[in-house]
Amino acid sequence: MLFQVDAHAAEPIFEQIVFQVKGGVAQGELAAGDRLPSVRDLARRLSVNPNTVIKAYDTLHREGVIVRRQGAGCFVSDAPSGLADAERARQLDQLVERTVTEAFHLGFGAGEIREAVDRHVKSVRFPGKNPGKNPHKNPGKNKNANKKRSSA
Amino acid sequence: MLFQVDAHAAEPIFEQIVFQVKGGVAQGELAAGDRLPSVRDLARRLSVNPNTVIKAYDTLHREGVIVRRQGAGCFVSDAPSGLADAERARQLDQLVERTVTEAFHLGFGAGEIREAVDRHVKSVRFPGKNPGKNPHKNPGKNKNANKKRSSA
DNA sequence: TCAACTGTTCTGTTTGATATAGAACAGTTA
DNA sequence: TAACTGTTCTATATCAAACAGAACAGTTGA
Repeated sequence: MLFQVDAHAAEPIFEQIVFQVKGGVAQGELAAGDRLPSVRDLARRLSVNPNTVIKAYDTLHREGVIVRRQGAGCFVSDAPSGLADAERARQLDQLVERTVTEAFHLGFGAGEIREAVDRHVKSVRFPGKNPGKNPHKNPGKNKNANKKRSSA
Repeated sequence: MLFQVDAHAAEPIFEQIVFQVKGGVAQGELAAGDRLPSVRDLARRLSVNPNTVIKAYDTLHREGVIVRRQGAGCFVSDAPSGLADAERARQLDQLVERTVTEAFHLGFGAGEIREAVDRHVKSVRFPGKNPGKNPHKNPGKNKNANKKRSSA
């Protein structure tokens, strides 16, 4: 998986990393058990301080997206959210309210908003759905994802 | 309209104000031409520095949500976004990608995401749609919104 | 006209988050 | 055991957010 960050963007670097990992998992580019680049490796590749990568991985770990094994590396988790249902519902509501409100002020109508959501929902690899029809993840490409030290 | 902010929230105070105004407009609680509270009044009510309110109003003005008339006040604008179509599309895409990805990691499926979007889309007062069926905005409540100095 | 409101624009200061640099310690793997 | 992993410190620089206070300028209505 290819990482890239923009040091001049409004979004903090560590959050850019967090979202790229989340996006990779959602798109099926990263699967449960896959190993992330090591802290030092990713920091070198992005020309960024290792502490910044650590902060990103901390966030991903806190949200249950990855698990960390000292000495071994960080791996994509397969466990679900872990939050209480009420909290999950609250967060979804807040996310969607935000997006719909902003879309409204961008001048989009109900139909256009629903279309955009549909488009993105279809690109996501939900668990137990559409096995093997995702454009990413060349079959066999990840055969040694847990063996080698690092991958793209 | 009722404003409230949380000084301890992760979101900056000025952004909370911005979103509440945007939400008010989207929900039909604020209509084009309505006057916002004055900078000093809102600052006093929220126990917040006037400069913070100014920053919020600056943002709303920059995004075309309000217009400002020195000595008179700030008013809800009726002009559309003003951004180029390509930029509007780009921003919508980014918003929706973000929300769908986060919803995925919260453990929600395609159906639940679409439902949440539907629910919020229906609560929004799109221009030229559903005249007068919105639960907010008691008819006649705003009869002097442009005459009095300040309102809730 | 004038008082009382409005927005606008300064100059500061404090605080916290972001990101950097560098070092050291601890577990894993081949 | 060597070379990698994650982990945990300290310290520093920079910037955004929010605060405090003052002053200037336009609008409104009595």
